[in-house]
Amino acid sequence: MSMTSESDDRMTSNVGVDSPSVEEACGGGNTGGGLPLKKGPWTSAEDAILVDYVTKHGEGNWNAVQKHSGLARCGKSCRLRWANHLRPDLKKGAFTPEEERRIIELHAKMGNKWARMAADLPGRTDNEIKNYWNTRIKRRQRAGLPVYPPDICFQAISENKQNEELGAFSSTDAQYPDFLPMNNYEIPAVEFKNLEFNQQLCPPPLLDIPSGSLLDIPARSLLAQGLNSAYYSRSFLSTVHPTKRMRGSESVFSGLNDDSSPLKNNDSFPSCHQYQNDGSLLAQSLGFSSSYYRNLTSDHHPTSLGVIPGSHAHLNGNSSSSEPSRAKKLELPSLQSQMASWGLSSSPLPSLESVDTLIQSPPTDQTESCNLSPRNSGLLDAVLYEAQTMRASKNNLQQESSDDVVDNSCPDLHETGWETYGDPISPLGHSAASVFSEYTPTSGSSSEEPQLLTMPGCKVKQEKFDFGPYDGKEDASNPIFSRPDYLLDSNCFSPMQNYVRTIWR
DNA sequence: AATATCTGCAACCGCAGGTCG
DNA sequence: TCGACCTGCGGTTGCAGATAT
Repeated sequence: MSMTSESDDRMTSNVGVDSPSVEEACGGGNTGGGLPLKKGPWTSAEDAILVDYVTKHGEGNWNAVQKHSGLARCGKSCRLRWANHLRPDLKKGAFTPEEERRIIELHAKMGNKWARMAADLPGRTDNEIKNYWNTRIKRRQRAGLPVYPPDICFQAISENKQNEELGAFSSTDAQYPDFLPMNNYEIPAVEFKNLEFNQQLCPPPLLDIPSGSLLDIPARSLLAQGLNSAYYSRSFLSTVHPTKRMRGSESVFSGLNDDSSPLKNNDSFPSCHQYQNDGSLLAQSLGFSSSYYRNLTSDHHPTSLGVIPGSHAHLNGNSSSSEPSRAKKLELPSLQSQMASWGLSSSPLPSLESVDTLIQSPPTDQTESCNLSPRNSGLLDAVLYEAQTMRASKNNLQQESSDDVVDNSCPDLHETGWETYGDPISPLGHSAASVFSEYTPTSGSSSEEPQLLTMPGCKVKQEKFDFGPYDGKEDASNPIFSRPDYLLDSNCFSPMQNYVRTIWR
């Protein structure tokens, strides 16, 4: 859409003149000496004036532009117009595939730092990138697709693995040192700025959250958190009773776990703990979503379609995504406050599990008796935990931790895991079956058509995993990514990554 | 063909941080 | 130190074109 090519007359007639609010928005009441400031689309004549002025005087001092050139535009508007449309070094046209991929990579690392991303994409503006991303997010959310391609998740994992091994910041950190102070315990505020749980990461039946989402959290930050062995050895590999660790959160999530908290109402969330056992949710933690998963859970738990009391929607107390940004910033979501409070305190960093547990599952008898392992969180931390466990599998650590955990060293995870966790009644069980069976190379899921999988006690509709980046053309039906051991085990990482790259492209 | 809905983009808005007097 | 001003950033909105009904 090129406004400048439109009729100037029409534009002029359509565009309202400035108002006091505009003056305020445009930098402190700069009215241009009484000249009413214009709003709305720019005309080609205005563009010409602006280009001419900037050519002669250079960029900057934008209010002077309005003063000296006679443009009835506030300096802010001039700057925006110049930066986004008139700059000679701007690259026009659609993003190239390379640029698109770069954007995704950058977003995985930075989050919504559009200006930073623009600096890394010559000729592109932050606005352009932002629009692109938002459009892409919407599109993929509608399609129930993950936002981050798996290989980018792997990339982030890989970088953090390197961090872990080298004990130093990755090159990425060096590249963006100011906003990636990612050490073992420090969580950049930006990472959780928009920490809202989204259907991509949490089962929609459990959480009804407005847009703006965990998707905005850079994948890298999620991943980075969990990849520190020291952290895991301290807080995950320990067999702290979940309820005890829960209490650690209670102090912060005050009111959430008190006796009146609906979170304790187990009846509201049947089999919730099983979500945490479910590989599909693990996959979702990495953005590997399954629309089938959602459908299933929706079908099976119609009563939980609303907002969970105590879920982030409530924690936040800021359910409207259109709330003024200031309110968002001043009134941190509880989770964010939690994150901030963790900081470098001497206490072990509460895991995402805590968050997840709070949101997804009330402490139940079953969870108390069985879920001694963070794997049960079902979120990224669980993936990472399992990876750590895999590394330590030679020592059989995981078996010591709990009788209820999946033996990840078992090469037949899709069977063992299924039998162990696949509650034939639980939608999670179904989901897990779907995931694991799809993983099975011999599952015969090559067909484009959804398949019915007969599992012990249940019938599972097999749905294709679509990791297609933008057009959904790729055949990425193999949910191998959901396997934490494959995600993180260094022995299989590279071929896995190659595989993912292959199917993603 | 008319209307409704969706989509993408340009521009606006409010805020924060920096600079300067 | 304080306030005014400037600049930049990220979120949001409004509109025109595209697509669906």
